[in-house]
Amino acid sequence: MDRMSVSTPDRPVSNRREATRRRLFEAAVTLISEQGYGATTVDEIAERAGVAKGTVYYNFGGKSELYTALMEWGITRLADTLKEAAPDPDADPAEALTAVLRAGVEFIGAHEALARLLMAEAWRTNRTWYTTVRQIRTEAIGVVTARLDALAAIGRLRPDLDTGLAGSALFGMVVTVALDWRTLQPDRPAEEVHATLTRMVHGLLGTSDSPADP
Amino acid sequence: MDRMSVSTPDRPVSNRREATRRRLFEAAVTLISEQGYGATTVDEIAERAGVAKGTVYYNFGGKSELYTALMEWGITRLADTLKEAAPDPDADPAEALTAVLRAGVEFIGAHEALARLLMAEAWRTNRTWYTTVRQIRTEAIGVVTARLDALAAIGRLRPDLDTGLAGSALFGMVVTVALDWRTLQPDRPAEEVHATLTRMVHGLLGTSDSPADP
Amino acid sequence: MDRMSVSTPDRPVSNRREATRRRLFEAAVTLISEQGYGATTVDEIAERAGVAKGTVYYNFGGKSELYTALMEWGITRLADTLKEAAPDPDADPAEALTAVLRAGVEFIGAHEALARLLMAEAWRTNRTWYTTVRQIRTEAIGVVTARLDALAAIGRLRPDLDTGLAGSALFGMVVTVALDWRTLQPDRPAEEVHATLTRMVHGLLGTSDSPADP
Amino acid sequence: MDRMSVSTPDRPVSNRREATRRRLFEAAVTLISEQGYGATTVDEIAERAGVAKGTVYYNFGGKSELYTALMEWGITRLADTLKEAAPDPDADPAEALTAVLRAGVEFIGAHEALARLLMAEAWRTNRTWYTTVRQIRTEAIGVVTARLDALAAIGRLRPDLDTGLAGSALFGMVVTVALDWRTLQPDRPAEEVHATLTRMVHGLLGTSDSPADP
DNA sequence: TATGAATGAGTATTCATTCAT
DNA sequence: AATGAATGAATACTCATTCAT
Repeated sequence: MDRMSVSTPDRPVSNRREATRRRLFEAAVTLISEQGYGATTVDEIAERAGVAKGTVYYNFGGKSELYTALMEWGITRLADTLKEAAPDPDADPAEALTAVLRAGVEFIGAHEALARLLMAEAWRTNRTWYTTVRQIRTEAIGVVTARLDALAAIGRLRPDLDTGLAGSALFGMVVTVALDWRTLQPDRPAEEVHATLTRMVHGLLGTSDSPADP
Repeated sequence: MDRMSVSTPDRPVSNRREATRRRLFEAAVTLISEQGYGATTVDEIAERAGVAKGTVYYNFGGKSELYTALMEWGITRLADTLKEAAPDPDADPAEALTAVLRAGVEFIGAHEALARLLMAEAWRTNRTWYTTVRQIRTEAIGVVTARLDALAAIGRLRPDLDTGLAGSALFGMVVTVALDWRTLQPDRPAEEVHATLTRMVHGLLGTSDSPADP
Repeated sequence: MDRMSVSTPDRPVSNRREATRRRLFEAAVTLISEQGYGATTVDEIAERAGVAKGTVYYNFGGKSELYTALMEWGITRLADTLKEAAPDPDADPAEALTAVLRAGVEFIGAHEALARLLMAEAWRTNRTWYTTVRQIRTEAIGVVTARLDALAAIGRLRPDLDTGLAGSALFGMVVTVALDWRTLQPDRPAEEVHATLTRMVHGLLGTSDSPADP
Repeated sequence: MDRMSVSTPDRPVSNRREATRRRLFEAAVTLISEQGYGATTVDEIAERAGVAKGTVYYNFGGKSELYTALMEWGITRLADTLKEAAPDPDADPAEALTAVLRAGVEFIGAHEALARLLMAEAWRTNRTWYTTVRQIRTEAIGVVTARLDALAAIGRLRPDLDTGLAGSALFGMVVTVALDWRTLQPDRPAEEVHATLTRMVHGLLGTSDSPADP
């Protein structure tokens, strides 16, 4: 009769709730990345999470709130990953840029569904959460652009390059290659993907000595 | 059984019908690229096309078939554009690559809605029309990869570069930069966008003499 | 250019029209008997008849008018069949009854689809053409009842039998057995079906010596 | 995976749900028997049952599934009624047959709408639920045929009678007479209807002295 | 905390009918 | 006499949301 007896009795209640929320996040991110937001129903999410439909509303208030919370949860992870990528401000800017790209590839490998979902939203302009998505993109591209500016400052970049556009270009390059990798050749090691990107980027650097990586 | 023998033989799909289909394509591509497939109603599409709702069903059979047909119609345009970009097989491969990238940028400028729509679909794996989208990407990336292979054949490319991944990277670069341009700085001339891309690409080419474009 | 050249040139036009109408009847009776009126579309009927949809409207004015015309066409055939069954008023009434039953079985064998269609309509009370169907039933049952009355008049029928109800009973018996025959054992000869009915009916005759219920 | 273990185990379909389903059955059987399946809308059914339209879909999945479930629900009632009609295997077979016919007449009197609906479906061969209908008929006719076989076994039936066809004939006789009674003379007592059927059937019994066809 | 039966506004779809050719 | 593209009212169906338990 007492359904509590099913969960561990001495854990505080909030942990149970937190676990439910996490299961819903995981169910939602997978389904939405595959099918899209509109084509994914609350029923499906609840079923995949192993809870009743009402639980979604009890925990998040609604489908779109769940989605927003999901993306904010994703931002946090992405931001953490990128910050860890180049923690040392005194490091060589070229290596810092390489490290950021590596972090991007690894993030997509680890959070593939989240990445697909964000990319699918990235090109629509009329959606409720457009602002949120734009913000994520801007932050991510900003990290790349900052590295390019640092390189430009020390003359290691072609002076005629628009670092804003170039940052956007590198971002698109990383995301596209990484997701194609996950889709078409998921067994290939991440290192090969990262190496290709590094080689392409090094072509951009201070051309004289550039064919860098040994 | 064959009542064709009674009507005018071999009559192609009527002009009226073809015109109706085109109007529906044009209405659908704009609405769906802005709002997404799920958030766009058949009523909206029909109204924008200036036809009755039933006409969508008469001509395509359903919403999803309309969408599939729309994307196939889009392929034709994109493929034609890219193929026309470098028709001369004897041209300098570096210039041919540049021309393809320019064509890509210009296509996205001219068919922005179609491009957004294709990119939004590009990352989902579970949709009915996934195969169609994949096919488009493969064809488009194939044109780029072919140019890279031509460059590699004459030693104008880093020999350690995986041209498959690199083609995917260039594709993502072009699309991302071009759509960011349309979204954030639509008044900027296409030429500046294209110049940035060219500079980045030239970094990749035969490193010794590369800082090419004057 | 002149589509007339397809039909026989020296036949009057009305023959062509008559042929079209007959083809539509045949298409409609088959489809509706299998699927029902509501589940059969004008498109299906036209396609099966090998004409364009507009032709149905040109010839009949609408779906329900086609159906009404179809049933009237059916009545004519049924009435003709039953009238021919016992043309001689001086014949033995028992043989006359047997002949009517045989005619019923043979009619259903020859116009199976029409019979199914009429039976399916027979039990609904709220339909547009209920009156028409009722009229057919009444006429058919009337023929049977008349034979029973003739038998009663010469003392060949149990005097306590309500010939109205008994006519209805024989009608239902013939139709049910005949349609089950067509559905389940279509290769069985009509004669066996008719023999069974005759045997059952003969049990009813010759009142004096039959073991009546107390 | 198994979230049943969380809720009360083995809980049968909730009473509320069961009540809702029954109300929908009762609403549907009346409307469809009068108007036909195609002419009856889900809106009408829901309104008459006093529930929202969505409830039909929540409980049955669709209009046609509701209809199939309705007919299966009907089978149970008819089969139960006929089986209860002659429960004593030692009873006189003639009386057992009479009892079955009486039960049939009474069933139709009590569940007139259901009977009309089943008869209207009985002759179509192409419908989704054709199998279901066929099964009902087979079961019902089987009860009658079993009684005829019992009579044949003790020599109380004409030996030249095909009991399969005869069972079908009796079934059609009962249904036709009973529905004509409800349609045309609903105030007449059921007993008169039953008496007529009994008289007709008794004509079939006691082979020795009945005037067989030459 | 969680559930799942019920809801109803919103949408996709069907199809008899019209009409210009 | 016939055609078939187009129509739009009618209808089946979906699914986010509510709420009593």
